Amino acid sequence: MDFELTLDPRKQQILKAVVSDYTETGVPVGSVALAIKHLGSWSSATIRNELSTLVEIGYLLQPHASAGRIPSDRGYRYYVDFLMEEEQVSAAVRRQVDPVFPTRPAAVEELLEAAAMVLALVTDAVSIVTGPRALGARLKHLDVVSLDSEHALLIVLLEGNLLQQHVFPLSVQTDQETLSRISAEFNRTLRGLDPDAIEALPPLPRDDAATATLRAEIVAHVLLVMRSDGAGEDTVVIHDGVRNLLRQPEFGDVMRLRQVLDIVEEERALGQLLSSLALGKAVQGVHVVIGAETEVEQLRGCSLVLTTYRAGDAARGTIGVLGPTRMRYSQVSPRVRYVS
Amino acid sequence: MDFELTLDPRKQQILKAVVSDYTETGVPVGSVALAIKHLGSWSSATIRNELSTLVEIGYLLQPHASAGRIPSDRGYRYYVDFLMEEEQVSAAVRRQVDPVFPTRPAAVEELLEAAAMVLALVTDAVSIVTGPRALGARLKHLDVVSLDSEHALLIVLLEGNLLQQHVFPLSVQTDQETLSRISAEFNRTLRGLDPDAIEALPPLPRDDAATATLRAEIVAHVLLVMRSDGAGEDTVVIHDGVRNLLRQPEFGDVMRLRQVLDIVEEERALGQLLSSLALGKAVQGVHVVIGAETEVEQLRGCSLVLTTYRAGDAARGTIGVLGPTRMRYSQVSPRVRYVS
DNA sequence: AATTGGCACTCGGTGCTGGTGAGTGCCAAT
DNA sequence: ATTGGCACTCACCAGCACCGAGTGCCAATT
Repeated sequence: MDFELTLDPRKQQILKAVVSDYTETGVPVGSVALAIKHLGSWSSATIRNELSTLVEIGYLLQPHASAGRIPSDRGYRYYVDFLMEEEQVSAAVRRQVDPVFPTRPAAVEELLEAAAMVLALVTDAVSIVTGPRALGARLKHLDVVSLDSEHALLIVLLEGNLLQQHVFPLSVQTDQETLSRISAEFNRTLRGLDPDAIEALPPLPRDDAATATLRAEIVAHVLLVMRSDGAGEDTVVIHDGVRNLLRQPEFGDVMRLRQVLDIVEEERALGQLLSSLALGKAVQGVHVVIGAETEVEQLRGCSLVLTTYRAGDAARGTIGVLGPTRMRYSQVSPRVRYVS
Repeated sequence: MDFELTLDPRKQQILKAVVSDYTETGVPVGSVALAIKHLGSWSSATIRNELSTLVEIGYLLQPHASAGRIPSDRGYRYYVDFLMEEEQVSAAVRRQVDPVFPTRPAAVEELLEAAAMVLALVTDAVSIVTGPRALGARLKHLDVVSLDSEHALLIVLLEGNLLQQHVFPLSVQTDQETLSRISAEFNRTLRGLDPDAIEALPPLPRDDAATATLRAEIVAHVLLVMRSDGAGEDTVVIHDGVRNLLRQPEFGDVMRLRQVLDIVEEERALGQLLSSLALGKAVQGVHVVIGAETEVEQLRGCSLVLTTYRAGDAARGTIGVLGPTRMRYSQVSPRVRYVS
């Protein structure tokens, strides 16, 4: 295990060839195949020598003593960092993706669902989309509807057309008239403010006691909605395309698949995992997490290709795919970026 | 193939024993096992005779010439219709289910998601929940928010706290003030009306032309929202618990699983399937659809246990589970009912 | 006439064996 | 430093015998 970070050009070429061959076929790749298909300029014996040093320094693995080589996590890492050439997103793919997103966005929820669907379609992996976290987003509109004498429904529309609903108890009996009046007023005074600004506003002095309480309660819940959204707890996590995994031979074994599904369907864990991975890194660009780098035991052998998307000014969420480590990174990455 | 509908008591008892043994073990059940475990009063030879007549008349199947018997679709049908004794929902299960549903319902969406989650948990199968179809539900509240000079967001709250959002184009330039005024007015005049009643209302005469157009457009979209919801097209379909299927030996073969997942993840098809199945039958009660009865080729070997739930007065949706035909119907049915 | 014990037969599952071929490691020649 | 050659390794596969659970049938019993 030698930790030199730079490989000589021939090793690079060989590594690249191994990765691309293996991702295509899923079968450990041998020296002769390499010599014929990719690297005519050297003989299989030369390549064999290089391969064995690549194994020694940890970029390749040998499933068993007399088999071909497959890339190790480190090999993949080197590949995506230095060797990969991203493919163009083909016109055919664009034609699949574009019509899903109408020019005028409708409900954010549906949009995310559609995004998950189409992303799964074009990447042949499991797509994962987390709801936008509207940390510090500004208020666009609010509305309070009386449900019964003790509860009301608070409807909050944030920047980026993020619609939130929240049922809360009223300590003061009141009627719809009053609630409508108050919310109309709030709509005038609070529009375009972010939570901090709302909190900083001085209370209006001229109210009677009951109305003042109401106001305070409503504002409190507005703030709650605007902020809790970013807490990561109840962020929506949508996934789609599990069936795609079934096409991959590495999930021919049902146990492997179960481990992965346990993660994917455990929304809470998944959400936390994603945010920790996505936020830990640079904000911009597509981010590839390979195999054990997820630090989740069950995801060994899987990789994530993630990026963030923006909805409006402050709202952003994570979108990406989960697939076998043997993934067409050169194709998946740009497609993820395109959809986002 | 003899179509007598009534079996003599001993055949009933044997069929019942076969079903319950097979659902437990997943292995074709043989005459000796039956004699020992369930039916001490007859010898294995007697049971063998009965078994072979049960095969003849189509209630049982024999995977191969010298194997045990498994129930056929017809056998399962007879079992759930006449033989099954539903088990009590155990206290342990209640303790899992109850806390998921707060006494005061919050957002319907979240509620459904929670229901799907817990149903998958307690039935060990894939749960499927379709959004409520609020056909003819009454209007509770509406709100129109200006997005830009040409589009507005319509927020509609229906009976049962069903919140709908809908972006639509405005043909007349206007401002938030006007929209708010109009929606406030609509809230007074339209509250509690169902779509037919709204349509029947005479237009208010005293408007200027621009406002009249606005009003008409808004009402049109309100009606659209209130009705499109029932169209079945874009009904939400939530599913959870795919991983449960992986525990079942019948899905050890990945191909089988793929066929099923193709159905489950194809939300549109699934929604239509469910509604056609659920609505075709009596409105009340739990409804079991066995194997080929679904008339969907890919679902051979699977069964559905479905029922409808109510949210508010007019809104109802479908909730149920999809599992292998070899399912614990006696346990699943009451649990589905309980959750609903 | 229904039930039962006995017995030969069937057939999927398991484990062993030997053959095959892709692929390696190493060495001597270039 | 590269290459051709060659012996060796090892997963994969087909063939085979064996085992045992389970059946079908028949003759004996109730």
